[in-house]
Amino acid sequence: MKISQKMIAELSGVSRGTIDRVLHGKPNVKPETRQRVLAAIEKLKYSPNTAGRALALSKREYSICAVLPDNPFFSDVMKGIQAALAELSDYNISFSCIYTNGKSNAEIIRLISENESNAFAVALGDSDDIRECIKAKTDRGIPFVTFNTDIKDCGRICFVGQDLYKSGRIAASLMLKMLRDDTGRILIVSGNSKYKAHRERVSGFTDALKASGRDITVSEVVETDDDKALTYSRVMDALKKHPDTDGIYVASASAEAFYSVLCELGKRYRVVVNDLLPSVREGLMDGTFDFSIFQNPFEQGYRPIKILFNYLVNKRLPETDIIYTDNTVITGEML
Amino acid sequence: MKISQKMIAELSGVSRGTIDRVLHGKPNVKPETRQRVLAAIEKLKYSPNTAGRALALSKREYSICAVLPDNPFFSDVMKGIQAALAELSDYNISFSCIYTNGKSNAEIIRLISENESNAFAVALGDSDDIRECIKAKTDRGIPFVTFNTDIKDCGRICFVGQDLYKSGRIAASLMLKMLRDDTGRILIVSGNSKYKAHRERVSGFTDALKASGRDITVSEVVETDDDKALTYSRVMDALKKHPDTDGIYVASASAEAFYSVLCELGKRYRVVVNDLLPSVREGLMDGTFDFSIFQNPFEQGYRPIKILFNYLVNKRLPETDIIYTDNTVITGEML
DNA sequence: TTGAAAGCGCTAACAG
DNA sequence: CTGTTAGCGCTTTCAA
Repeated sequence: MKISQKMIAELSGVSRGTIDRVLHGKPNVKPETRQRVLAAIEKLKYSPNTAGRALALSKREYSICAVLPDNPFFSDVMKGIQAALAELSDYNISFSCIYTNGKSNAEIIRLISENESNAFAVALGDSDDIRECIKAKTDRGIPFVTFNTDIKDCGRICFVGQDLYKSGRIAASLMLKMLRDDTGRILIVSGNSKYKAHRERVSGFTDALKASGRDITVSEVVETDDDKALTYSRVMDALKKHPDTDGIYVASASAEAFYSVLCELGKRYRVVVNDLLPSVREGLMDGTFDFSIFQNPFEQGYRPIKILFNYLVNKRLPETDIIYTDNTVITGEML
Repeated sequence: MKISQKMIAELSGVSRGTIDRVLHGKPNVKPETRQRVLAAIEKLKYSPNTAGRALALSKREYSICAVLPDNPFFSDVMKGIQAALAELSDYNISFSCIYTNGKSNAEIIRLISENESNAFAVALGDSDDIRECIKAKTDRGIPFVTFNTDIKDCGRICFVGQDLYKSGRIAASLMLKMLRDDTGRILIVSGNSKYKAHRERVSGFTDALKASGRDITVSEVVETDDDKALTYSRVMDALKKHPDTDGIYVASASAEAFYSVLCELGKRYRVVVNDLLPSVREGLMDGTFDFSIFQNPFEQGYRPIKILFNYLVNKRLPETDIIYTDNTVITGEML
């Protein structure tokens, strides 16, 4: 038999109103009766009925705002957000969204500042003006969750995203398994080393290569600025300059442009890329790419909403302030 | 504003009782009013409030029974079952469990037959006596979900488990990526080819090898009966008989015993195994094993409970009658 | 064939 | 400081 508040009320000889006060740490209850109630809760192993609670709270109004780019990767993130909101449909939550594409930081900051939402989930670069903007809100008790990219010292309750260094290490381990000989030359294609994200992947990768103790070295780190034309020209050049290249690690999200380069060249390399955008999928299936490391964009949307909800409604913080999403390995056979 | 039954009642000019009758296809409602109500539902885009429903149904009693072995793999499955039950804690569901270890089919059949539960999730071998036992219940409208291993023609509402053939293909693709030369000799370690599960993995593997068009062949399929001593002796023999072995695919769950063989030999092979039991974890981390293909036991427990619940409470069948759990690739770097 | 009303567990507003 | 009560959306029983 499930234990209800009514039962603890009876056992401890008080009314259900008082039980509620004790359960939620509300004021106006004599320490002595509080103890008595807590004892009863303990004894009967009470746990709340979420349906009853949801129903009673269904007239409260909450609002959550998500700040993120609008692109194919984040559209999967958005699916996670929508799924979380759908699960919470019994609650009166209004959702708004700020798309950052083509907006200056100043503009984004204005939009966030003006937005009156009770909670925010944001995927933004870590810069001082953004940090200040967020701090202004978190200082007033408005919860923020950063996702995909973390922002330091802004008062966020947690970060949800990929362990980038680890994803680089995994990429290296895959490469090492594919290079059977004890030697090998590798090209790394990165976005831009001024982004911490790309640097972390690259250093995870190179660290793991070194740790293997084998004669497998990186001949060059090509930076593409995640731009199609630049990817094309610079990768072409690098492959000509290093005809002994065995494997290529694409640490950035620019696998799209990279795919067409490899198709054109026709030559086969051992290739590890990231994510699962359409051309990556294609490349995995036709064998141009060997592995992709998937960072689960769905979870990156789903979790922050659930965390913010729990904070708003149950005043509960997540267990850790950094939540890493799975690094999954994808091969063509899996698609 | 969320739409409630009260609102459709007002719009269509009937009472909320009638709305409920229409929503659940209950009898005793004039076709004409039914139409009117349906129109209102459509127009206002009503969707039910699950909390309200859960509360109203919380006095109903349901019972679910799980039939499965008690071993390390299935203890992860059990975690999924418990997680699903925890999510449904607002409902009055009692759960019972039949462990199959060391029980004869006859005994298992007796226990299932005697069990009065409203719904069953079962992981059992596909045999005629079991099939008949299940049919006797499904014929009376009691829902069954098979998980991990399917049972044909027993009237189950669906199966939740791994796509074994696909897992074999994935294993082959990993092996092919590791064997850089165009040639290679492979040993397959299977449990017992009389089990469809093992056969399917092996044929997925060999089919994918052949499809590659490369000179990579299987020198022998060793059967271990998933027995420690047999695994040891037969694998040892096979490796001596085929000193040119490059890679080993362990299609069965007997990676535990297999691990100690490889440790003792000291020689390194390219190795693909299954699941993530303790010694597999160890083997992946120390480099004895390259990849493991993980079949997500948690989901294999979680999903069946959710499906049975949905059937019992919402009369809803799953979208498909076969639900494959993820085939995930694990490397040592990921642990 | 339909309406009215009670009650599921919980919260919140009000009364004492 | 504590008790009482209404009401959240839904199902179900009883009445009409």
